[in-house]
Amino acid sequence: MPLRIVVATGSSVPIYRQVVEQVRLAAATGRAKAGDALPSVRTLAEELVVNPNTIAKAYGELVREGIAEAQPGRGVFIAAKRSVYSRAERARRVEGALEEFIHEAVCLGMPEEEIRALFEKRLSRADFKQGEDKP
Amino acid sequence: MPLRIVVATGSSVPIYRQVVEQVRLAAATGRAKAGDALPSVRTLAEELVVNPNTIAKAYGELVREGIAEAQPGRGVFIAAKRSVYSRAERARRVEGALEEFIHEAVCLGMPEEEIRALFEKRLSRADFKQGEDKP
DNA sequence: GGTACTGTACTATACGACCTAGTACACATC
DNA sequence: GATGTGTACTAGGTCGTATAGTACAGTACC
Repeated sequence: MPLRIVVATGSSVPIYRQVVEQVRLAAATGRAKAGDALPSVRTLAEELVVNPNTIAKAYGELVREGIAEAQPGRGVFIAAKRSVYSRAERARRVEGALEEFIHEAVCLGMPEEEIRALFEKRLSRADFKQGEDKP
Repeated sequence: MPLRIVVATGSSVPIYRQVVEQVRLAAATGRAKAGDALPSVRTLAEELVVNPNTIAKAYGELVREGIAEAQPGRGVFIAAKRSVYSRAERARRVEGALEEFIHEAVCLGMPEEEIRALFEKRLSRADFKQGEDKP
């Protein structure tokens, strides 16, 4: 099974972005291992009832980010050396989302302890290692 | 001084959204108190060198969210009874941003302890009560 | 070589969100 | 009445997203 990808066409987030995020998550959690092949541009496009260009755009972004590697004529594969961001680089990329979260919570008048509780609750549900198909 | 609002025209986030966020934050931190008048649509538009419709859209959203109240012919004012969301309602609105943050962190392979450290560090910098003009 | 697949590049078109421009109306204040 | 207020409407521009179609180079297999 070459990695199941699904998208919500009605969502406000672009289709190509959804594809990028899913592959990124699969690669990060280990559900997709280095060397695994992604569905071909045309195959996935047909499966999702979406234009091949949209998938090509998503794959292009994955290659640009270092998550995947394209081998022209063969296909696109999960990159070998898992984009090793430094601690600082990783923190920099995550900080935007963190800022957004804290800002939203503070704006709504959520007390500090409640923010912490919500955070801890969600963190305990996160899977950091191997991903399973049926959570 | 009727609440200073600034926007970055070059930003990717829409102008009207920036206005909404700034008023929302000012109201939440107490920098703008209940009954305080917002700049008039035309005044703020001229000040920011922006179309009045853009400001009207932002104010409309603030009224819809309950942060402000419009008095036709008089102006727009910070709402009296600070949109008192229930705990559940508040949590529901914040969860999206939290989800995004955790997802981003996990995707980049950030270990649990580092996520927690980053979160605690940022939380300690958040001001939950009175806001000052020069932080 | 021939066929079938792969990724990639390009143009053209359509749609929606955002923003601008201009006008108009109802209301409040003086 | 004059002025300032919020609101509503139409029209147009820009930009990102997605579609449609075509074309080309590389790889794999018979």
